[in-house]
Amino acid sequence: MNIGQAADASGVSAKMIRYYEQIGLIRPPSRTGSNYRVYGSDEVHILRFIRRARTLGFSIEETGALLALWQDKTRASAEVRDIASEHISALETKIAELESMVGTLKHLVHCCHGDNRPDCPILDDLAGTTAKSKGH
Amino acid sequence: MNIGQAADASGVSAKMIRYYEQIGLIRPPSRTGSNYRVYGSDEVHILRFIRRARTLGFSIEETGALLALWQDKTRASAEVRDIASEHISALETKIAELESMVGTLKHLVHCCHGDNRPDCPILDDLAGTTAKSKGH
DNA sequence: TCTTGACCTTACCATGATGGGAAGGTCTAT
DNA sequence: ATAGACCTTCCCATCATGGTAAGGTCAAGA
Repeated sequence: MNIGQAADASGVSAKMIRYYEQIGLIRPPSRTGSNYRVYGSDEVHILRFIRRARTLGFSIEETGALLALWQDKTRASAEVRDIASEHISALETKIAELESMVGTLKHLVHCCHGDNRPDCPILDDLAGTTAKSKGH
Repeated sequence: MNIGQAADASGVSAKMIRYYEQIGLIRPPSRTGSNYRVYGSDEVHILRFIRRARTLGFSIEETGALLALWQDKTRASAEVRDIASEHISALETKIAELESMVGTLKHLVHCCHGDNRPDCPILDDLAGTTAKSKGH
């Protein structure tokens, strides 16, 4: 299987497959006489694993750790759960930050009359000319 | 005022002030005879505006647009509200994505016994060996 | 006055994950 | 034999920020 076919089969772009190889996330595959990379179903399986982990928001580093655990027959599932739990916490922190931004912005938009008057509470807030626009 | 003092006064690092100047977000300030950048309260005010917009998750490009509107005395507040509203939508989309990830991960962690057994539903899901782990 | 340390300048490199493109080699079907 | 679809490596760009190095400047104290 060539890299393009492996890309189609795994959902990981050829570009990224080469990149994952370059950074050591996956092992260099064997090559044909004309230097083409050759992949088998094992490699495709690994690439699918990586894609799924990335889709769930794991960083490449975390993905590498999960991959190592996946391939380690003696691993304890507790390790995996720890990685996942920490990742959940990080995601929830990020969500809370975004929700805080949205809350502030919604408040500002709500206060904005949105017509042709040049007066604008949103800009006033950004400029810091209003006294505590939150908590009115 | 030197760049370090402007940084302290605005909360924007000296590094970023130079960067904002370089990309044209802010105007090059005047210089002393020894080529030091000189800032006044107007510039600090602008930098604070930028910092606040960045804190609210506006990209530098959006921040530039808001800045232009802020400095345009004839602007309509509706334009500002449109930028903010679009930004809220983008943030909410991002939040939904993250929440979806968290939901899946929580389910997986919940299914994981987390002991020393090598069997692990989280890895099984990543590997795609389980039939639809979601919606059990 | 000289020195020291804290500041300033520019220029380059790095991040993380991905895409784009160029220049050149290879394979397959016509 | 040739066209076109693939492959190879190498370099560049993103976005916002931090770091570092080499060199110039300024203020305060000995």
